[in-house]
Amino acid sequence: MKTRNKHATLNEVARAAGVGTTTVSRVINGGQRVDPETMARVQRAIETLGYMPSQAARILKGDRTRAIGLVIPSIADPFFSSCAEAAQAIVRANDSVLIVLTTQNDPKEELEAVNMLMRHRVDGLIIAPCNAEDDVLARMLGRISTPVVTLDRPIEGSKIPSVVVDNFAGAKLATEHLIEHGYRRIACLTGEPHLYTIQERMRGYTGAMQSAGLKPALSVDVEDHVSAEKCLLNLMKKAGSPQAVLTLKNITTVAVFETLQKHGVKVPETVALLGYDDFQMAEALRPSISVIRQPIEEIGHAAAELLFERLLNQGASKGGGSLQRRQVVLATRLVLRNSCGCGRA
Amino acid sequence: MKTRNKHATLNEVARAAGVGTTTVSRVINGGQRVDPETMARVQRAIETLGYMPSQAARILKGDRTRAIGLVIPSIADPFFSSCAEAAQAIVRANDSVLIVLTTQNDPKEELEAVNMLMRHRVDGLIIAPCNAEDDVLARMLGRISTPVVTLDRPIEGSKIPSVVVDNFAGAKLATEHLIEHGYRRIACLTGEPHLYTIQERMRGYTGAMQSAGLKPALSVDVEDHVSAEKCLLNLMKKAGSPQAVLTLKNITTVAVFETLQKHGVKVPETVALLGYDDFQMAEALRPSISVIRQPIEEIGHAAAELLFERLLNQGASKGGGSLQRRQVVLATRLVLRNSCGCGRA
DNA sequence: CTGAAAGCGCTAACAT
DNA sequence: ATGTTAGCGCTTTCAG
Repeated sequence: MKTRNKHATLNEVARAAGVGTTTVSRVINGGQRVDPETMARVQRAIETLGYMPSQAARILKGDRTRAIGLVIPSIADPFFSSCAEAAQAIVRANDSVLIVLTTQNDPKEELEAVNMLMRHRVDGLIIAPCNAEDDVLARMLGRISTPVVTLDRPIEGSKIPSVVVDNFAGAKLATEHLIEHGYRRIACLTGEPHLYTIQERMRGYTGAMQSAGLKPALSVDVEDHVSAEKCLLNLMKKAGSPQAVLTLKNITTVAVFETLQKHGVKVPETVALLGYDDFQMAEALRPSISVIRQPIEEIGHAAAELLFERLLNQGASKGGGSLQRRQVVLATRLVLRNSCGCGRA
Repeated sequence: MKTRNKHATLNEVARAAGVGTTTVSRVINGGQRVDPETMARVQRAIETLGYMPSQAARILKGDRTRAIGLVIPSIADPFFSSCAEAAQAIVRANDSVLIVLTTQNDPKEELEAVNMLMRHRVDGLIIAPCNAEDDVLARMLGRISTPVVTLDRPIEGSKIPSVVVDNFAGAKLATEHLIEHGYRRIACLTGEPHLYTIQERMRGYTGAMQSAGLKPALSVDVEDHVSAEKCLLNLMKKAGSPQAVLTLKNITTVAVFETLQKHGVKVPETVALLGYDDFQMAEALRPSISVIRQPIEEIGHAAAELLFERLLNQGASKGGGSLQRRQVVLATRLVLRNSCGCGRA
């Protein structure tokens, strides 16, 4: 048996090297004030025993956990996985690890996730709340001393710093662009209307329509191919069938596009299409799909940066407690391709 | 100041409830052998103080970490993010958390990631090794007592259990299908030829070609639009320009398809296309892209299950030590759409 | 049913 | 330059 069943301890290393524990501790923490020779001996012992300091013991001693919690609806979702990737990079750069927990947009899971993370005493928390009005969550986050930053969605009525995208402006911009194309009957399709981001986008759409004296036409349950087909068929049947469709989330965009294709509806000639959120193939499709693009990586990046900023400041301005309620709002960009009617010059 | 700066401790709860620490410990661990009344009092104290047991202290006492490490090249990659999602579900079901570390396929980062996770004393490790022949990693993993399972890629010459896909068979199947279509000049394009999975696929392609008496034509540096364009232009210029292209990874597939479209090459009439690995838009593109589909979720799922199986068995068959060198190989599926020439009946 | 006390691995005074 | 020692918060015998 070569592999030890139990981990080697600092104490064992000390004995093996014939020194005291302090010396070993010094060595593994940079080796200040240690005789080079002693240091070498200790390092040999460490090597031999395969010693690795126990994070748990350090934590218990009051050190930071060097772990950051990330709570998101799903890792498989490209939006959140990109956020996670960006956040992870920052976390690693700060010599910490990322613990990722997913909620499937279930507030209960979310609460549990936060709980679990608190038990692990993560140094900080990045969370994309399921529900902007979740009082239970807000109260729980208010109680803890761990720095928290929300991602993509704020928690209303709380002073928790957040990094969000200007969903309202994005959808407004999209709608206005469609209007400029001359379309009058512009339908808006989406799913998950209970989400904060979607609501903001719906407001943006509705606002832009009303400002232009047009009548909004919103369908909020288009979540897949089946519902897209049903909704579209329904829409096209009527007299005032839409000249353009604005979709507020990725899956909806794709579902609508595929349905349109399947039924031989010409895009953008018969019906123009503009989607919220860019996706990998938007460029490759024929016609290519015009979209509102969010600065996804930047969201994760900014959230993590903001968190560490707070982590460090917290240590510094101990007494001050100047609640720096930062609210980062990132802008979206209209990416014009063909599906909206552009580029047919 | 309402929020405590320091976390409440079990001791504080005990004092607040007027009981001993043992009793509090019993309460938070299920409350066996505790007077209901005492229990209620303790719980009230816990509530009031917002007490949460410190995982670190528990670990130090010898408990499991309830953390599993996942080391993958990237979270943003749809393949790995789906694996991660599936793994996460299993991990959560086992009352643990997932710590995700990414390597960007850099062996150095990888080593560091494993190191970090060991310091955190994760109960188990799931890793998609950058390099199948990395001796340093193999040795390091051999040294530690923590159960490890590899994902998508094995570590050669080690007895570490792994969950992989039958890449060879998949690529072989794909090539054979193309051959059945009657294509004789079939080119194979890919990137990252140093990766185990890609190598297996290349073997599958080459094998199938040779078995059919055809001459393999492999390009191993097609990684983006630029390289795809260059490669394709080069290929088409020649006399024996390919009738079909097999792409061995997602990005290559997309790049090749877009390039083909851009240059007005008819797919599949002029050049047929078959890709390894399915992707969201493959169905929606015109023509829709035929692909080899991997059971992605299952990989993550199986890896996590395998890991916990070992974790539990390890506890049980302490003395036995029957090294159950399990090697799970998952099958791929050929998804026929239009780009290969199918469906034009 | 309950409490006192030991000790998990480590760091940080405080000696020497 | 190096060793001694007291805990960090928790679980767990072992006695009541």
